[in-house]
Amino acid sequence: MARHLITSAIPYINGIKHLGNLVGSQLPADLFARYLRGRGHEVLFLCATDEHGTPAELAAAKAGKPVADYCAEMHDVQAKIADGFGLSFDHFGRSSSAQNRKLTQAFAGRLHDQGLIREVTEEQVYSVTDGRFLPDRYIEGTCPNCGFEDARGDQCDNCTKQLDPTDLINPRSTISGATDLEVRTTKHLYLEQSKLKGQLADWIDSKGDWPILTTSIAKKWLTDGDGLQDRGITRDLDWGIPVKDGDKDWPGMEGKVFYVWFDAPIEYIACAQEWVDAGKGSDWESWWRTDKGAADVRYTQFMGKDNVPFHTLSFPATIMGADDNWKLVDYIKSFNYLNYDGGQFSTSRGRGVFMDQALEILPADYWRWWLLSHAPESSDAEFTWDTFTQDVNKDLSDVLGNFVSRITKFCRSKFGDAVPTGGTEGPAEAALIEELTRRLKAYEGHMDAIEVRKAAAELRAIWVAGNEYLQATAPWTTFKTDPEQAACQVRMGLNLIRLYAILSAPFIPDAAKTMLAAVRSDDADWPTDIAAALHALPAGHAFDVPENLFRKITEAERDDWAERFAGVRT
RNA sequence: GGCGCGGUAGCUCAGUUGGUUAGAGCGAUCGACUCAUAAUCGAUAGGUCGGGAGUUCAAGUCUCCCCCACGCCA
Repeated sequence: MARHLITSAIPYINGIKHLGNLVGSQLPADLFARYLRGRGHEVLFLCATDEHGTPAELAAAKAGKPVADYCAEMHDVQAKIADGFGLSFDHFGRSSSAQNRKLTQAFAGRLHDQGLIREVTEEQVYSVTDGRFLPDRYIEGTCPNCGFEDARGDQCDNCTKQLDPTDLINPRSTISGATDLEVRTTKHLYLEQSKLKGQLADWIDSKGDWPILTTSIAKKWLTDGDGLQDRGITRDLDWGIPVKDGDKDWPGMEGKVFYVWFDAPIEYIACAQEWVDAGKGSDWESWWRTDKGAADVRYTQFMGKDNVPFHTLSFPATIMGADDNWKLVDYIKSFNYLNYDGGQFSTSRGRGVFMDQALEILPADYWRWWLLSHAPESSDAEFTWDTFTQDVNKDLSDVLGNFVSRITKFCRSKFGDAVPTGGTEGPAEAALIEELTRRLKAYEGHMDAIEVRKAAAELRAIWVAGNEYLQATAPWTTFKTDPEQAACQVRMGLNLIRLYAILSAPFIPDAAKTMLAAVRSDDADWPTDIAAALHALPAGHAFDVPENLFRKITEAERDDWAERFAGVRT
């Protein structure tokens, strides 16, 4: 038994995520966690909401609520939806937790002690009306380059020229529209990542088994331009973790908070503390401190490609810089984007399917199966209603669901609601066992390597093998001349249901539960021997004929949904 | 403009360190079966492996140039 720490990139608090976000981190992380638990390993699977920063403040203001209340509410909303998708977090924490506040401040203090923090005085745009400094993207004005009137402070959307907020003509605040902007001097802390560049580069170079997407992005940031840049880790905001030097005040930093990207990854650690404080566990340090038991933990992170730089460089720089026995990540699984019907999912324009909507129209397993079997691993992938409907109907309803249906119903009609007795196994059964043994090994190999699509394809082939067996042995024909032999074939088929329940659980946990319940089994141990697993249900063991596992999606539904999710969200 | 990931059968994708007739699933066509959610199983599918040049006895698989899509950065 090994110990596995798994984290999914933590979703930002303002709003409900779409399916592209889901398949890029939380869902494959859950797949991996469920698989490892199924195989008997010790797993700590953590996720949280990322709650600090300007967007949360603005979203709260828009909702007319104090930001802390807004975050608390949205955390519950996201937790409920995550639960709806069967995301099996051991704890779903909050980056605004007391644990994270203390830990983030402690990290800053430690990094300061290690000589990796410097103070930088810089000029930023301040909005008198809003009473706050404005991040670049919250300033708009006329582009000095092309005359476009709604150019943002960081870039002109019309001519794509990169801008500095002070370049804009007639700048205004996008928060209030205020034009009484002025440039003020402010002081911030910078994490001197550049000092760790060599150490980070050596570390990345040692990870030859990481996805090329992960390492290529990391190396690019390490070497691009002047190389890895020092990074500001504080902001002039109200909503965030107050800047402190450990538990001491930080002179000159009064009223400032840590930048959200500094405290968010630290929440991975703090979340383990929250897990303990919530009474779910007893020793978070054995997962995170290499001097306290975490040396033998394998830590795997899941994230979309946009998060890779922070997880390959920024957060490791924090860990390495602290030089205090914190656990570094062992494997980073990153994903490309899932596109929606020829374009991108768009949160702002409500284009595509969002997590809450998805659960409103279909059970979680449908989404889990399709998204995972089409995970954007090697390149961007595409969601279309046509392929979604086709694939789900074929794989889940026809291949798996119908298999369960045909064998249980046939057995009931000929033998009754219990596993039948009699008959002897022959070449067909031996061939089935040989094939499943081979495929199980391949399935495990792909799951161990977190090759999500390949694992899904192998699982599907395992389902197909059951239909092939039934087709080849044809118990409905055998029954006419040799009922005993037909009983043996049916017995095999019923045992396959239990096997499929166990192997499929990481992908489609709800259906797996239904299948296991149908054969009235509570033995969900991962099979080590297929032959033995196919004899787990003895003759005489009662079972139930379940409702159809997966109803089919109709063409009318497909067309209706395609139209409903094409445009502006209501 | 620089960089990154891709561009393989109608669709979605596999293709180890270059080496026999380039693979799978879906769709399509034909056939088998009738237990089952008009489900299943089998067979067939002849794609200049984005384009061009090169290295090699041999390239989808290496080198160079170009084109296209997406993304990151300037």
